[in-house]
Amino acid sequence: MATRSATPKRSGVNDGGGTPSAPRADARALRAQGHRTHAKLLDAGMVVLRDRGYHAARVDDVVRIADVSHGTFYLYFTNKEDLFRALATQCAEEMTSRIGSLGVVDSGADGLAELERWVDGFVTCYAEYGVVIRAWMEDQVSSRDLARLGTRTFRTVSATLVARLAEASPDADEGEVALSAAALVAMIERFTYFVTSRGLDLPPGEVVRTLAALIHRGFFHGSIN
Amino acid sequence: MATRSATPKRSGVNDGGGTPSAPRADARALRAQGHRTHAKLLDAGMVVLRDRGYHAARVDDVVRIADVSHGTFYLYFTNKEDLFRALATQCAEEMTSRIGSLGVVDSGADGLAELERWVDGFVTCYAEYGVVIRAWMEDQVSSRDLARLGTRTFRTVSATLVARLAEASPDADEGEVALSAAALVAMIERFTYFVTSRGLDLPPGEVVRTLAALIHRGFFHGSIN
Amino acid sequence: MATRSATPKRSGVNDGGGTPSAPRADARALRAQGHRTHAKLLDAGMVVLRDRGYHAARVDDVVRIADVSHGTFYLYFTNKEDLFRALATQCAEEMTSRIGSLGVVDSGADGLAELERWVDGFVTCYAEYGVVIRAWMEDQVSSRDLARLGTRTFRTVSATLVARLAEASPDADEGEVALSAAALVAMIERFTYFVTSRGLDLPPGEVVRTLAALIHRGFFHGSIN
Amino acid sequence: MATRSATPKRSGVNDGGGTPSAPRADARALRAQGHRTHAKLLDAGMVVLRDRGYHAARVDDVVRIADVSHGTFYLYFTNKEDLFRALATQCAEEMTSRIGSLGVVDSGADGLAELERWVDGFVTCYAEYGVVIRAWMEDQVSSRDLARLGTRTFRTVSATLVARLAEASPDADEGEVALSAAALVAMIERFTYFVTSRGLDLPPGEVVRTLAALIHRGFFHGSIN
DNA sequence: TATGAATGAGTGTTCATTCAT
DNA sequence: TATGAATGAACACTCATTCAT
Repeated sequence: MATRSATPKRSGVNDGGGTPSAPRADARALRAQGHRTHAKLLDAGMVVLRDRGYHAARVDDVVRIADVSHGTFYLYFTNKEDLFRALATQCAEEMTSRIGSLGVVDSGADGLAELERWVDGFVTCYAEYGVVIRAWMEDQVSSRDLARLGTRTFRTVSATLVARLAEASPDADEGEVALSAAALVAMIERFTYFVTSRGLDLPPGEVVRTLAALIHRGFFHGSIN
Repeated sequence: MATRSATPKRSGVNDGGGTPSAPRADARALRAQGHRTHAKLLDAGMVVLRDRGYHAARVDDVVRIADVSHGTFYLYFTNKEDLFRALATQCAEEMTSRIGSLGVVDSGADGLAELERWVDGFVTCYAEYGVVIRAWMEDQVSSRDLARLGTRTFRTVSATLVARLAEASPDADEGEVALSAAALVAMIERFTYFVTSRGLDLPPGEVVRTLAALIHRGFFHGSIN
Repeated sequence: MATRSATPKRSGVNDGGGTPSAPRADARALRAQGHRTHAKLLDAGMVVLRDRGYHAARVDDVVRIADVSHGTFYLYFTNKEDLFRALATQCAEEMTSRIGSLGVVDSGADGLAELERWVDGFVTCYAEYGVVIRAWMEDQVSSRDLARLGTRTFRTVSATLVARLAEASPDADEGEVALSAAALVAMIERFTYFVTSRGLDLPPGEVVRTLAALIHRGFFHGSIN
Repeated sequence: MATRSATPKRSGVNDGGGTPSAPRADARALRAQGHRTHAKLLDAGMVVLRDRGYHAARVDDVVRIADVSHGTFYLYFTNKEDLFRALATQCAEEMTSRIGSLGVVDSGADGLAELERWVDGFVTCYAEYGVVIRAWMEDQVSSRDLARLGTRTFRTVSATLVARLAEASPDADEGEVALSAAALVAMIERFTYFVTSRGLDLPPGEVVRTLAALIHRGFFHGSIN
């Protein structure tokens, strides 16, 4: 797959802590070569994460796949976790841009279509960043700030739903709507996970349609067949 | 919490590796003292699993909490995994007995009540065995047979739903019902997880009522307000 | 096989060292029951030694086969090694009695016959105590006195050969004869080992005849066919 | 002793167990430093093997003697056994090259001289690789392929003898010759062992002369004095 | 900018031996 | 006389991280 976001922005979240810890891997002016290596490591990290999962991911694997030495890895990332942070940041950006907004969802065909667009965005993100998303949902991340990044991202996604759910069920109070949104996100994520990563094979298009229909009917009073 | 099922049934799955020398942790006739230690280890295992998660669980922690020596651990379990298998078996039994059946769910108050009973069973199991259930759902288990135990358990639970969903939506074809059931299970599990193990404070009774209502309305044409 | 020498004589070799070390497992007046247990342990020890070899022999295996508890083992033997010492003592006795003497070996049929008798004695001992003999020959024994017992036993066996070899080659000096005897013992032991414990299938009677003929011809100027 | 064969050829036999993650000790391009360490480990392995024997050899000892860390060991060998495999391979090569061939052995002085050359080769190998050879002869090796390597090596050595023994005793049938060869190898190995590793001290040159004379007379109708 | 080499704390598991009952 | 239970030192192996070149 393509190499995206090869800019080493050094996740920015944690750097505020006391001593300016590591002198290396810091925001450095990278030349073409450096950019290439950085990108290779990010991509390799993605591959390893996908293949081995968050906990079983080894720096060894990453550098082998990226075809660089161990030393080089620590030239670009202070930590194993730092690599994951970078990946997570990519993921958060993509999710926000793809499913950070949701148009009005009425009970008719238009509402269903809008829902399908949104669900499709989610499923697409999942295909790429499934492991990261899961690490968030399953609270596997070890560091505080990585967890916070996840929480924030999901709150953003939830918020788009809350607004629409409130419109669809004007009688429901705020708490009820929030819980519905949570349940909805939960359902979408797990369902996509089952279909994507486990045996439940179902053509990708079908996944989106099925999920959207389910949500439309169950949460938006949808009445399409 | 109480000590349950202190009988060391030693799941019988013989590892089959190398010379079978002396099977330490094999089915032994235990006396009172032995039962106590076995139970202490199971309980400690549960605690460690809860605190550290499946992957980060260390035998070290287990024996420290159970207040026994390292050697003692391997007197009762052949493996770290063997302990988890025992825990998982307990979980599977409890789930099957508690939510292995679901009465007819009509669209009225009776249906909602039955649903609440069922959801309550799930939430109760989750309070006790959440980590195990999550390990299954998140496919964290490393061994074949542990994974199979999970699959089987969840199929049992799903099956109870499929039957009722089919009754509630006679027009839906088999595949649609299966997918709905999957989505339903996914939603219940994740929702309970969020509420139980993450910040989403909600009184336990409320969780059950909320979930049941959501399901009743969304999946069983429920019409209670 | 039968239980031999069930009398717990506590190998006698090491007891002379300083403090009367272990208060248990000492020469005790055993009743019938005790004798039985002691014998069971000896037999089990033999079995384990045969099956697992000297180094891989585990107390665990011994007590399991003898069907007694760990504690009981240490009631009869101070050590794992102590059990081996007892076994080795048995072996030394049997070897001394069976092949502690060798008649005149002339170059004719009578010489060959006498040689066959002697070799048969060795092979018989080997069938029973092979592991012990090998442990001696291969210097696997960890303790000083166990090694000494082996050395002494083999010196006894060697001595019977030296006398006869000297008669057969009157011209050879003392050193030459000693070396020949050593080479002879070496050959017999290894050859028997190969045939007995490794793939070299050969009917037991044939082993004896072959070895005797080889020795007769090579070391005693034998001229039978 | 000198450092030989520092090239890490990593015997190629893939263990095949579990996920192949990152094969640490795999064929890596070594630089001078790496070669040095690899050689240090091989040498240390030899020392430990000699001092402690095959079973009692500890990785701990090896790294202490080689003066490297534990981790470093596993950078060069996948296993404790892998180190032994490397040593055994060295041994097999040396034996094959030194005693893989034996010229015609007549009953005169020339035959004796050729025999002495051959025996000297064996004794030399033994001085260096005694422990490995013994591990083979005594069947102490745990792994299948290590054992096979030993069998093959000894078959090669045996074969050189079989050919000559057949010439020397044209009347003997095939089976007899094979058994004689086996007995011969057995004798040579054990004799050398006794002399080399146990108390029987005898000047090295004398060992060779004695053994060769013994064999010449006993197996090749030798008639020198 | 990159690399091969080295490290060492940490982790699961084994096993001879002791002890209270 | 016997037992079930417990112990803890010992050992093989892993892996994130550092460093000299």
